[in-house]
Amino acid sequence: MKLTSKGRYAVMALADLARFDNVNPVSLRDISLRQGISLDYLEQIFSKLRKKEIVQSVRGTQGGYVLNKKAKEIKLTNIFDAVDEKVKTVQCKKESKKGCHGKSTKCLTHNLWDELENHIKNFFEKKNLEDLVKDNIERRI
Amino acid sequence: MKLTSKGRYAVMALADLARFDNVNPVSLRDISLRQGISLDYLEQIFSKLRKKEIVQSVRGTQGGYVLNKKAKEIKLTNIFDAVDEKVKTVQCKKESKKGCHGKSTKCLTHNLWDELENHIKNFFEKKNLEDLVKDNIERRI
DNA sequence: GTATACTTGACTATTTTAGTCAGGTTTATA
DNA sequence: TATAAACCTGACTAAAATAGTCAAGTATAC
Ligand code: FES
Ligand code: FES
Repeated sequence: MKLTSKGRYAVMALADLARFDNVNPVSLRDISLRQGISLDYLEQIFSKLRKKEIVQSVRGTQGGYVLNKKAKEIKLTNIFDAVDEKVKTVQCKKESKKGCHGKSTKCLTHNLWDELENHIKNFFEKKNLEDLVKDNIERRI
Repeated sequence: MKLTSKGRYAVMALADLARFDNVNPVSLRDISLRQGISLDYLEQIFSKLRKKEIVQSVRGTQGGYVLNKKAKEIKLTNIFDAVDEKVKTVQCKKESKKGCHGKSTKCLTHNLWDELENHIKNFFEKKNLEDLVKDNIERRI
């Protein structure tokens, strides 16, 4: 089980944005340089973040992106949802009554994976962007 | 972030083994049929489980596998370790002082991912095979 | 001696990931 | 108004990981 770059970069970029967000928008170019993430890839990611109203864009020279909500109101859950970073532990469709390989009952481990999924999602639900910025200020990174 | 089949099947197969484990060894063929997992794939998995002394093999006719410890003593952590199902959230090498892309400091999100990793590993550390069997007996699956 | 079942290693199709690339459009500012 | 900075979009692709398959054994109960 591992975190993909898409989710990791989305959070990393937003952490950067939240830190430098004051009056002026932050350009993807700056984020790209500071965080070492490909500009083209960032554009894909921010396109999704904008569609889900996590950031706002400002076009033209001196343009860039601004947070659309307060950092405290942006949970990791929201970020991951926006970029389609899924947490998938069960193999079956959860809503369906069928089990793993189309079997008629849920498999021996179904409940276990479901618990695991909740456990992980719980973490994402509790953390928000502000936590992240604070943590970095405290440690002076 | 998702669980791979290797880890999922390993736990599934061991749950099956733990349930039917009494005096006689359980053959992979039986597990394969009951759980709908390819026999060849199970063999790969059990080879690793055996090397890590989670199961014991009995060769020949009426052979199969037996748990090498009590179900209660087999934690999910042990199972995942055995089959190399890794939990990888950070991108950098944790021990190294370098950050994500070989940078000299850890990135803005490093601590966050590290917390997440601990959160997940904590779950695996708390669950053992006996929990799983009990859960299934209670629900009569 | 033969069928059952473990043992091992190599091989491969498919899918996912992590981007790149090309071609736009918008707008501040000189 | 020209120009460059920066957003915007969709298509494409190399590389890696995954989820197996396949082949050729060896051991042992009966
Ligand atoms: S994971 Fe849901 S039935 Fe197996
Ligand atoms: S995840 Fe460790 S430095 Fe970025």
